[in-house]
Amino acid sequence: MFTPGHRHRVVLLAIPPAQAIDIVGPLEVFAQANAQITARGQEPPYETTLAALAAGPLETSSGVPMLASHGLFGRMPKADTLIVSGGRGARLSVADERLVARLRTLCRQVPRVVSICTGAFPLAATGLLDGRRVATHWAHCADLAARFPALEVDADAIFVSDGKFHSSAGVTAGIDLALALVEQDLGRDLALSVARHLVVFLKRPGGQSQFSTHLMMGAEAGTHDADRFNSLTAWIAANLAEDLSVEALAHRVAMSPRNFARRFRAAIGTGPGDYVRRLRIEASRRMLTDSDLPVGAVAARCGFGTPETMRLAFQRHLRVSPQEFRERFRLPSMPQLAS
DNA sequence: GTAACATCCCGCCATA
DNA sequence: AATATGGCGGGATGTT
Repeated sequence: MFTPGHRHRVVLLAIPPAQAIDIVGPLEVFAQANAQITARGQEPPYETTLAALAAGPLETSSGVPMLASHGLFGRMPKADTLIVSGGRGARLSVADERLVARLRTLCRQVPRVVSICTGAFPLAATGLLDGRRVATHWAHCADLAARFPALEVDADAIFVSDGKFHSSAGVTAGIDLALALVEQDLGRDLALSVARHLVVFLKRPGGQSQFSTHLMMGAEAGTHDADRFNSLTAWIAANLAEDLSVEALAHRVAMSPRNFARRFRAAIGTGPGDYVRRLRIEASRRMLTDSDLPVGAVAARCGFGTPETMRLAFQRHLRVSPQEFRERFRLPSMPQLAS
């Protein structure tokens, strides 16, 4: 349990090969929370450690290896909260007896255990989740339920708490989850403040941000327009195949196109056209790796007029073709789910 | 790769 | 007087 005044030790547990973004995101959230508290003249509440449970690469979303981990089979730092991140490594690790046993021991020692996305897989393998409600990435819900029938997999939930175990669907990286924890520990105001600062951080790297476009929007909650745009951006994300031109969107929220574009940029941080494009790329990226739909179908579903348009968008923003992207990120030796 | 075409989006200014 | 809105022009960017 989080107790004010005491340093709360958070251990972020990666299982390579893992996406570095799932790790950097949460780390930055806790760091920001510390910074905010420190600015008030108090002691920083979190002490964050990154640990890897196995040897292997941590890579960026675009597949570029960032750093190799040597693994931590030996001593593990004491933790108050253990976060198990998801990714390919997490899904593949269920077959690794030694790793699972190690994780089981760790979980028994830690009062709060959290899984991000497919981090639920190795946790489930420990058997500690038997009989508990669990959430995971939507594309892997059925797989999780099939592999571990003793679990009660909640396919709709974004965040599920059962006892000391918490799991998140984590469609958008671990940042959301880290923010949720900070909110739990330190209150909504601080979490929002962290989120707002994070937006600044997220924008700084420039270029194609790998972070959830959705989150950038959510982080702005609290400003006037955010309320107005909240439902709109949610609708956009759910209806990518619709007409999402500035004109159409402006009409939806009963504004003139000019004013809509201006207010949108002020509230969200990027223009509506750019926002929609990013969301489409993000959605198709996920669909390419998580489904078997032909490229043309993915393009159509994500709102690209033609497959060629999607190809160009990928080339411009990700430097690879959709085909290439799929081939590189398709999960090896994991059964694909029919969808 | 190029060309024609469409859309976006920002500065500027009148208007409310 | 100060601020928010809406229309217009056109260069930049994206689409076909």
